[in-house]
Amino acid sequence: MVELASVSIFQELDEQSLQTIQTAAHHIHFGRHEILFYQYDPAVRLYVLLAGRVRLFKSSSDGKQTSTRIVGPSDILGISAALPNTISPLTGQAMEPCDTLAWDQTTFVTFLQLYPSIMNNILRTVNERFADLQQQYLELATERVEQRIAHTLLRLADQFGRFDDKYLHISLSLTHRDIAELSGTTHYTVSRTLHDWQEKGMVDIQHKKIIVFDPVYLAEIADDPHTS
Amino acid sequence: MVELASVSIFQELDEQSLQTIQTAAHHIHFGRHEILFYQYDPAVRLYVLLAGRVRLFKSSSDGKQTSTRIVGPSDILGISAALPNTISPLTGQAMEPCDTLAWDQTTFVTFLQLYPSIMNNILRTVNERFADLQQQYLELATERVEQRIAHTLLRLADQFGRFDDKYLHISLSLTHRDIAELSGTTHYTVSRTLHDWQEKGMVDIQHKKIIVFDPVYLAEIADDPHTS
DNA sequence: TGTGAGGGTTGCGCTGGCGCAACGACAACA
DNA sequence: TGTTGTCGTTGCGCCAGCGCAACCCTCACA
Repeated sequence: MVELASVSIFQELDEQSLQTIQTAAHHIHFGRHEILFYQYDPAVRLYVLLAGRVRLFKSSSDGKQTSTRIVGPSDILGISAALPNTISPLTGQAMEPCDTLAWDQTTFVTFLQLYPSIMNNILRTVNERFADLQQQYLELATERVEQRIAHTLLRLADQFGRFDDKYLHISLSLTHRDIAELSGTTHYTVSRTLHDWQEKGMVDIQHKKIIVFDPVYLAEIADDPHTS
Repeated sequence: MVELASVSIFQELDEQSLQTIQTAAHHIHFGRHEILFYQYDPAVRLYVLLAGRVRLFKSSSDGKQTSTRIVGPSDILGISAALPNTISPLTGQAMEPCDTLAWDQTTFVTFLQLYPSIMNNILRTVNERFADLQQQYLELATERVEQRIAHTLLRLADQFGRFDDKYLHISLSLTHRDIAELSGTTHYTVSRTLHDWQEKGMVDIQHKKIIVFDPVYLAEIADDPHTS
């Protein structure tokens, strides 16, 4: 389980203050596929994810979806709620059972006034995610599909990867559709691409797990503008 | 010329404080095509644009560019500089001669501590731009080129448009390449698309000006997933 | 006044990747 | 145990849009 002290936005707070903040939080559990907050709904709660994964996505009026980020333990969610009267631009959905700490907006805003360093850290977090999205936007606009899928896997590896028996393991229960939405393509293309890579012995896709045998080659694909 | 009081991040400050902030600023002028800050350089200055337009763009290692936003008078620029030790994720380039007020990071950070409301407003601004980019990302991932170009024009109209002689005028000196980079396509396709629209009497593209005769039809194209 | 660079146009051919359709496998549910 | 929904796979056809090439025009600058 995650300690509040390890959460980025609460850095620099003493034990006492962390205690105060913690006791003001609601513990909320979400089952698989449950929604934490809906795109277009007022952002009224800010969450810290203690356990599980949450998929952030946006859908268009005709039902198409894009996902920009998957959030893991000790990350924060629903940041828009730090500002009064904002609409959540994304939907957050539990990919697995999730435990969260949640604060109502009014509660959280008082903490912001009490501990100004939190505000600083939130801005830093938003700024990082903004920069990440700018990078993804650039990739979507300029790279071929195969490169984008490679970049998606590398990003996931960076966030959720571990080295076990000298190979890079990404323990995430992702459907091809999930990967497609993270890469800006279709699940057909993801299927074909992963199949190719598997034949080349570069990755192995198992249920609930991706094993990358050759991260270096993957990075080469990600940066190679030509057809491989 | 722009008054500091009309700049979004300085709302809620009294005359006295605005005065203090204003006197601490450097006046900096940029000629056409000059660079205010470079992608990958440390973000050390925060700007308020007094006059002119600035194009924000990101380029990839192989020289391709995407532009995510054009900034006009009374907007702020180089927001990352509000946080110490950040790298600018974008390049800012003057599209026309620009007048700015600029603060060094250290100076600005003291103002942030002195007037906490500024921090709040900055977070709000970043959050808005973040949400805008999420929208653009969705469009890039799911819409056809013609729709995206229509959305680009509508966004520009929203930001820089005026109604003159009952038509919507966008007074911006944009090349087709600029529009292409804002829409995630090539200047060839922009040329062909605008030509089509011009034939249908929907828009008129003049030097340094775009006139939209039929914004409603443009909005229809933007939302119509099928070929027109 | 000349010139050179950047911007705009358009015919053309090509192809990356979309998306249908059809199928098989698995898992969750009653 | 059967059934239903979700997931993954793959052959196939198609076309939106890319990008080259060649052309023109305009404007900035010397």
